[in-house]
Amino acid sequence: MTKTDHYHHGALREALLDSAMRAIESDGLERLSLRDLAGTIGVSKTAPYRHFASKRALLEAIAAEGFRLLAADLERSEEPGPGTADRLGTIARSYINFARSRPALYRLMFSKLGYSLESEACRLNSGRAFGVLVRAVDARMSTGWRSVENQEAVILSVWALVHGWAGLLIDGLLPRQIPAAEERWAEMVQAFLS
Amino acid sequence: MTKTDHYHHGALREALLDSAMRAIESDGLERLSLRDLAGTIGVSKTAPYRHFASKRALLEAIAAEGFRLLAADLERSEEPGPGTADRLGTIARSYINFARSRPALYRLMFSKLGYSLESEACRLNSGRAFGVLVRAVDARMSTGWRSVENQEAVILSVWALVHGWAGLLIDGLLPRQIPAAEERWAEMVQAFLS
DNA sequence: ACCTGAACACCGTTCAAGT
DNA sequence: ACCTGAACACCGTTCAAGT
Repeated sequence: MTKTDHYHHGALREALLDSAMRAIESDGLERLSLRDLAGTIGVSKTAPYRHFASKRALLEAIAAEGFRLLAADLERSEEPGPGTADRLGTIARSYINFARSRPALYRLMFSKLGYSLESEACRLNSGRAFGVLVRAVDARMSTGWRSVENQEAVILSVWALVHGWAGLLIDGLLPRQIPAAEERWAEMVQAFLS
Repeated sequence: MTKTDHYHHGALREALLDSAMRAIESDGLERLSLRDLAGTIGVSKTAPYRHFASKRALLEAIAAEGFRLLAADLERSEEPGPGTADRLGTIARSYINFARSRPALYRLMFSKLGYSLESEACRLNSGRAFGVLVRAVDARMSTGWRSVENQEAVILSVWALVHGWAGLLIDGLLPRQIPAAEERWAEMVQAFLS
């Protein structure tokens, strides 16, 4: 019995996570079927239950991976470099770019099926992402941007702003009255954050 | 054969819309079952198909109704009254309150299953809602708030802001690092919009 | 330790048939 | 004109059994 044996897949857990992530991104979360997934991988319909207690548990693991990726992206745009002058703007663009590059994953991460709140990995990594945002807002406010007593309001509102822009963009909600909004989002966010 | 006859329900279409809306709000969209709905109303599992071509068509009708309600709420807070001084703030609060009072409906309206884009009723009523926002931003900018050449950026960013706040609130995403954020959202939005 | 097959209780949807 | 019942092709999940 070898590692490539069909009976013992060997890395079924990883294969499931990988295939599920791909399937969600290409067909949407609501079309995801555990049985289908198993079939595609070449394993029985019930094999996934040896690695995940339920479909929901699989989705929680995927959400956790999403927050890890987001945190990594944001921390990367925090590093010193040519963009240091407008760090908040850079981070805002990173955030929205993440959502645009993985819209279905982003929706899953922030959909109140409660995926996020359950797992410790989600909490940890969303905390990391939030930390990047807090530092950027702090830095910007220390240069005199907005009134200091509103610090918490500014932090949450900046987050709401990028989260909202992400939603409008990935759900195709930009009104046609404003032409080319989808191409101009970066400058528009920038203008509003100035 | 009377109107209360079970065989001919009489107002099945309305009963379906009504029950579905209630079911979505109390159990979540992903739990909604057409068969269950029919059973609750007291009609056969396939009766809904005499009034809606598919589950999706039912959801589109509900989304349209949601946009009608939202537009009505926003237009009401546009009327002259004691709150005229800060009309943009009033409208922002109305918007977020709508989302908070009907979270599942709000999610459905703005979920990229494409419900919104299909129907003419959705387009019309989301246009009405957007119009209220545009007028409020216009009025505010005419008092010197922000630079005029960024008008479109301001309109879309204000929408993103309220849409984002709505999402953070109804999906329970407010970080615990900032205490009582759920109770203080109105003043925080206000502070950021000043 | 990991996977399968049959079985259970569900789905959305179609269609011929009923009233 | 409106509704039903049987049927089809799916689901997630459980569990005894296999290797």
